[in-house]
Amino acid sequence: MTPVDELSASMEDYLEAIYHIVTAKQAARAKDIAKRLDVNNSSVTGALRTLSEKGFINYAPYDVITLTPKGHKHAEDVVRRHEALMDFFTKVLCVDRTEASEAACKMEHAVSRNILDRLIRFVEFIEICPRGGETLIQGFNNHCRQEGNFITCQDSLARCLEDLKQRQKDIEGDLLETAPLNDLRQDQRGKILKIKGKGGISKKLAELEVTPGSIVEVIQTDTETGALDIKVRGYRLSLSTEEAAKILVERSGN
Amino acid sequence: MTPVDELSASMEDYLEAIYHIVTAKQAARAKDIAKRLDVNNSSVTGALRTLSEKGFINYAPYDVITLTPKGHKHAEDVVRRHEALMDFFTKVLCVDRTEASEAACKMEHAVSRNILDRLIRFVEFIEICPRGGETLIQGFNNHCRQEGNFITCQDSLARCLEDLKQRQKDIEGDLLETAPLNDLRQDQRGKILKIKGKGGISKKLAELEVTPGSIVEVIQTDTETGALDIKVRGYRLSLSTEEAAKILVERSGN
DNA sequence: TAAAAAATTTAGGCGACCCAAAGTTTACCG
DNA sequence: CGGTAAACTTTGGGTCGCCTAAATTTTTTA
Repeated sequence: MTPVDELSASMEDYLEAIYHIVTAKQAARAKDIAKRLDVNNSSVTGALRTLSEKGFINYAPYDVITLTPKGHKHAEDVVRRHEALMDFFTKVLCVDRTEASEAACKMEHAVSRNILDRLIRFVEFIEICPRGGETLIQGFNNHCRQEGNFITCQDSLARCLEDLKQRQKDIEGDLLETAPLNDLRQDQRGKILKIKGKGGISKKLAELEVTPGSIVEVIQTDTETGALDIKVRGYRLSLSTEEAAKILVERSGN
Repeated sequence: MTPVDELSASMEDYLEAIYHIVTAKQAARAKDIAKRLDVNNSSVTGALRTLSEKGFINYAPYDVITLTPKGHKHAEDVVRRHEALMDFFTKVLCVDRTEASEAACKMEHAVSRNILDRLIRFVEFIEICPRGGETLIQGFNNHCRQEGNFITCQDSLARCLEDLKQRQKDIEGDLLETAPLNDLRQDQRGKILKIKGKGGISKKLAELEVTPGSIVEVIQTDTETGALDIKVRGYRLSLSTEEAAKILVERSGN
């Protein structure tokens, strides 16, 4: 038997599925899990027993299933690994979502803490770095497609220079000012400069190792309440306007 | 039972081990495989039987083990996946070799053809692209380390511009000329412009989907015979001077 | 060349998965 | 309140990958 706080790849899959179902609805039922993972109901029962024995879920026969705090934390971790791979595959390698998701599912169990962190930061970096961004990815795609009529290094360098100069022009003056996070619109990104206050959101972010320098992306904004869904260091978080106002960012030129 | 020409993750591990042992010595013995994979000798026998039944290895009890053509091809594929991940982790993410190797071992079985291809090309691209290369990786490392005293996007952009201008100066004139592959020294890289001839090496490279535009890296040169070990599209190949002379490349500014 | 040593295979077992089929429990409706 | 459909669990059986211990074959060496 594997140790109490470790999970096999397949148990992590179950936990992940439960996490998603619990997030969408209130509690999970065995049938949902079976359908999601495309396994037999009876396999689910066995998995639930194991997860329950190890303290990841609250489970009693015929009862609904919820995550324990420990289970929730672990599930978040798995999801984070999945999303990090997914982001890398789709945003950097430009692989289509279906294929990316499939590969991410199989690979997510093997990513170490350190590699996960580097990967998340790499995607961040490519998206935010002035020489990265869309044009870098375009260059990459061009590199992939080239069959004979490719461009030489020299030409490529010249193009890059043009691109960067253009960008410098765009930025000069106004685009890259300092702003509170709640000023950012959907899909905009920024680099955290400062997090005001001590408790509340500041503490929460510190726990997730979100510090000045981290890149934040706004996933969604609620036009009524002003609440924000953001993505930072691979985590998805929801912030109120007040919380977001405490986070000072440098807008990314995007 | 899995289909005849598919292998489970663990069988791929065995095949990979056999490939490495056969490459190093002439033929493999069960004991070498057991030691390499840190499994019991008897587990090896079972695996050998399976691999033999599926036609990946030549095997008879008490006899030495060699790869069939099919096995050789599949093994090369696994190794290529492993190396591609390894390269990405070490060269791009700057993860240390031990950790990278461990993760690559676990992930290599889940990489699809397409993602593998994109990944190999991405590492190539990052290394060869004028805005990529060492300074991009440096920038990434800087981004990872930043704890408070990070640089702003504006400064970062300015730095990149400086860097690219400097590079353009370096290149102007002589560094980036056209040369036959055998002119490249160890660790140099180049972009294939043309492959002369029809049969022999030209055909071999075409089979591996190595075309003009592909990036070649010289791994080792034999000073006596002039033979080259190269890496291209994730494959490691050995070429004679004559073969290498048929491949025209544009030197990379490295 | 015969025994000792080493390498290899066989036999049997275990744990982690999975499924199909059969048996329980729950929820809902007339 | 019973009946039934849906949801859930249990049972029994199979695969895969690994292990140990014992038997067998090959190699070494004296």
